[in-house]
Amino acid sequence: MSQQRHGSTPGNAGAVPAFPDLPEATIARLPEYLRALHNLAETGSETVSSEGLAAAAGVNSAKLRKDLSHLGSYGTRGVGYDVALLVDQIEYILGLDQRRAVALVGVGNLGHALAGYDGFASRGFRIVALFDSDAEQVGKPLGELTVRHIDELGTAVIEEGITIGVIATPAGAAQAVADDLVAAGVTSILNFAPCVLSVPAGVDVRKVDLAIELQILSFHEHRKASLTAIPGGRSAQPGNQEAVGS
Amino acid sequence: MSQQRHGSTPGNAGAVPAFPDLPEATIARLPEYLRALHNLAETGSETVSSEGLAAAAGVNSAKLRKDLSHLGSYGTRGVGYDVALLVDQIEYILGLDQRRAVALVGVGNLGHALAGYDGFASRGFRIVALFDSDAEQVGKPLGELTVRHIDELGTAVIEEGITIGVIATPAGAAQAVADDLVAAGVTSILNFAPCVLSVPAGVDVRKVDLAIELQILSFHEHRKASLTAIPGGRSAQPGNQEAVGS
DNA sequence: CGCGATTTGTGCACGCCTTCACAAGCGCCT
DNA sequence: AGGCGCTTGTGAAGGCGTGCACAAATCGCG
Repeated sequence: MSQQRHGSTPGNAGAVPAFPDLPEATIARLPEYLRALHNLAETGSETVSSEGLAAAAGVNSAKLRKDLSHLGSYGTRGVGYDVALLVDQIEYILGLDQRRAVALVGVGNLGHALAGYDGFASRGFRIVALFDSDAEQVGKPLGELTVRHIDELGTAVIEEGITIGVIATPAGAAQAVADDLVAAGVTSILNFAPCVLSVPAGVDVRKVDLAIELQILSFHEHRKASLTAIPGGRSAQPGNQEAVGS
Repeated sequence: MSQQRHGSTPGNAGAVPAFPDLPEATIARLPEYLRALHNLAETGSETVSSEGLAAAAGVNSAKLRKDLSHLGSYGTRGVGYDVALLVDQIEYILGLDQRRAVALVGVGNLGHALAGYDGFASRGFRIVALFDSDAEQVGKPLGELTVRHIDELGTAVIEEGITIGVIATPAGAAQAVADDLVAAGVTSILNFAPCVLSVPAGVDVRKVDLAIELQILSFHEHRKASLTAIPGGRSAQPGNQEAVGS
């Protein structure tokens, strides 16, 4: 630790220090820390302890300290972490100081909501282009953008400097869209379609499946109901399945 | 993620179909397997090998076999798994044979999309009630439902048998909504608001934060860019990356 | 100036999950 | 009927992540 001189030069987005290879689990939590830090900053806090930040982010304080230590953290023993400094640090690590350009493909039900979701804009992203394959949608205005045909994706990616693509199409179209995105040079994809995407190495795909989250909750409901099934209740189920054999 | 309590209660009388306490990681993958199995069933496949199903679900075949073995699996050596049987098994485990009733709170931008998302209906859920605290929204029709005021939540939960609540409100309102849901008897919550929810033990919370997913992708983009920091990239960056000092 | 209170950073142990590799089981073909 | 090939189910090993507990470091105060 403390081997890397961080200029922490504000306003300079180009100084590239050694890139710590953070554990995936840590990376997945950094955005949560960042959000909590923004909240703290708004309330005027100058510093925050690991305990306080951990509570705000909903994690264990030891875990938080270890996470922050991985990115060569800037805490002061006996005091805590400097909120503003930590915000800059995490935003830099996450590459959010560039306000990345995002392309959204599929302006159906979900796509509409995503296009209008201000949570993207407020957290480091700009949706700069909307695409659809449906001729009826093409040309329609949506917010400040106009829906373009997916054939224009290649040129748009270059012109707008797009690095991330969001797929909000039906499952059947998702793979083709992914192929188009990859061909256009996009190397990160956020997939809302309920299907598995096949992409070449070097392209990152993250999947968000709304129904899956509900199904996981459903499992826990089912489990909870089966544990409290003694006082006969509504858990009368059609016995379509027998007890597990074995 | 949320606080998790492990049942593993000892004296589970044999009446209830033994509920295998599956690893969380396995549970999270079951919905994916289920989706892949439905696809296979549509193509007319009677059976599928672990290799084939694993490919369709985007996982390792050994992992899939171990997952299925946990639920006392129904495979036949030398042949594979019976698709229809496995679908029934997983749907039962996930509690999807009950078509769970879901309440959606917050019919703003995202809520609208969720209310119209047919992926819920097609995968075991019924959104049976919409709520909002905005008087302007209350009374408006949305699909086949009418937006109700959040005060009616308590009665609706009982009347409709709601077990899962979905929060699609701004972050500022989410905790209050969560409290209302818990007070109404809901024991599972899917939270789309970017904030940490505090709920009593026994209530499961899963969180979906769309911006976080993008931020994780952004990190990988940043990392990739820093590794291929060849001068003359698409963004004119001073490529002064130095080797790690350690 | 030194001491105590406070908080970070981290070594270590434990448990979960993944992956490999292989024995056991099943159907088919001869 | 018997052997052979295919596939499942699982024991074991390794890796990763988590959480505890404590040493190190810093500030404030007498």
